[in-house]
Amino acid sequence: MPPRRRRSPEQARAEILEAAERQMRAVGPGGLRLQEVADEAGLSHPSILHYFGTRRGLVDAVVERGVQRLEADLFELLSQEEGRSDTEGLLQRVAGTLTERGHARLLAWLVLTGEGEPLGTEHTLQAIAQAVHANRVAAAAGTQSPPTFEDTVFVVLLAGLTVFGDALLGTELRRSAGLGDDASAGERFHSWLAQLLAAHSGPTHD
Amino acid sequence: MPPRRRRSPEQARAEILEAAERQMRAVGPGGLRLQEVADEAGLSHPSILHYFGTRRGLVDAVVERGVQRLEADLFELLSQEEGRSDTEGLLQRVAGTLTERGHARLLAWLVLTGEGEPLGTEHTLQAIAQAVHANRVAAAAGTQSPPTFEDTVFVVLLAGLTVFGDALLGTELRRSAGLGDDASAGERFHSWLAQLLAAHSGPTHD
DNA sequence: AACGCTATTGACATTTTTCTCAATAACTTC
DNA sequence: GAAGTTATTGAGAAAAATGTCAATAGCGTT
Repeated sequence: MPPRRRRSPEQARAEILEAAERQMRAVGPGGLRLQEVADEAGLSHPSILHYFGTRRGLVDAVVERGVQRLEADLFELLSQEEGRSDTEGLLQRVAGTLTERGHARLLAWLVLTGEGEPLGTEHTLQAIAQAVHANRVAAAAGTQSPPTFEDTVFVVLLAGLTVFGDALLGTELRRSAGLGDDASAGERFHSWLAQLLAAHSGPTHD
Repeated sequence: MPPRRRRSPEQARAEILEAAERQMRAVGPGGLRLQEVADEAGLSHPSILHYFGTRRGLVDAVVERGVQRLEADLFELLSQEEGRSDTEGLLQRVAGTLTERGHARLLAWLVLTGEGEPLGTEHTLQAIAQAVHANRVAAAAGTQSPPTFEDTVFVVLLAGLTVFGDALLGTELRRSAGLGDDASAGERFHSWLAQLLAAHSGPTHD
């Protein structure tokens, strides 16, 4: 065993959370093992209990931080988008963060296990929908009848579902569809979807 | 304790599988507990081990049966659809079975846990895409340039992702979007999506 | 360089869950 | 209704995981 390392409490908490989150993305809240987290964080499991009281406490902390990160990442992406209307790029980027930062998996675990009831995600989508709607109405100014708000909500919902589902089992589905694990297939799909949405927003609709 | 019931081996296997599948939909492969399954099936846990050898054996059996059922249900729905082109109804029905029969949750568990590697789902989507493509080409006969096969694959992919994602976290997302847990919102969304797809298939496209 | 504070841990108790096995009791057959 | 077959189970071993605690050892301070 390597010599002890003595960290500041904050540092220790942070390192433990980091390791725990990796672990949790892989095996879920139910599969989390103190010993494994301890090994990965490079300390002993009683230390974890020292900082988080109980296994459950650790799980809760990871979940809370995860949800916060998800929201932060989302808002950052969306605010960078402000104004320009690069749907394709946006989809690509959202899909990217959802996969790479593990948000999709974490969310899926939470939903499946019924963990994270409050989920913080209270009215996140509503806020997003409102922002998008403002854009769409502005874009349609004068030229045609503006879309209804429900239409916008549905667009956002569709994008959300697709991006989430894609992050979760896009690879599997694409393979099952005979597209191999061709990474570019994912991108082409996103382009296609962006065009579909653009076409929907473009021409007048009832 | 109620008096013992002596079933035929087949019957016993079936009842255990049934209980185990319910359990697994709720808590996933990792959360499955022999004792709980035993209680729900109305027998003692050594009986389960007697029939499936090991906990792992039980999980495998449940997964295998689950995947088979999913495919069977899908093929039945699709073959009933044969010919008519009621996209909206089809989406509604697929979404329905995926939710009610628990396929979506099971699939999600499998993907998350990395269980069911082979997944049986080898080329299911490809087969579906081919069927759908035949329909679309036929429908477009003469009137305009037929869609490419990749376009059809993408349509199927989109429908699949949406329906899956919706079954999994539709309720949550809709609530987060401010639609309440209004059940009819789900139906309106499916109508909307069906129209979107119809509009895509309808007008000529590049 | 000794001291004090406290992060850290080894060792152990407890709890939970899977697995074994010999004994029991339904149901069938003769 | 006695005997045989085998599904079923109680009791308990073994393994795995969480939680407790007194002792240890980094690191800043004097």
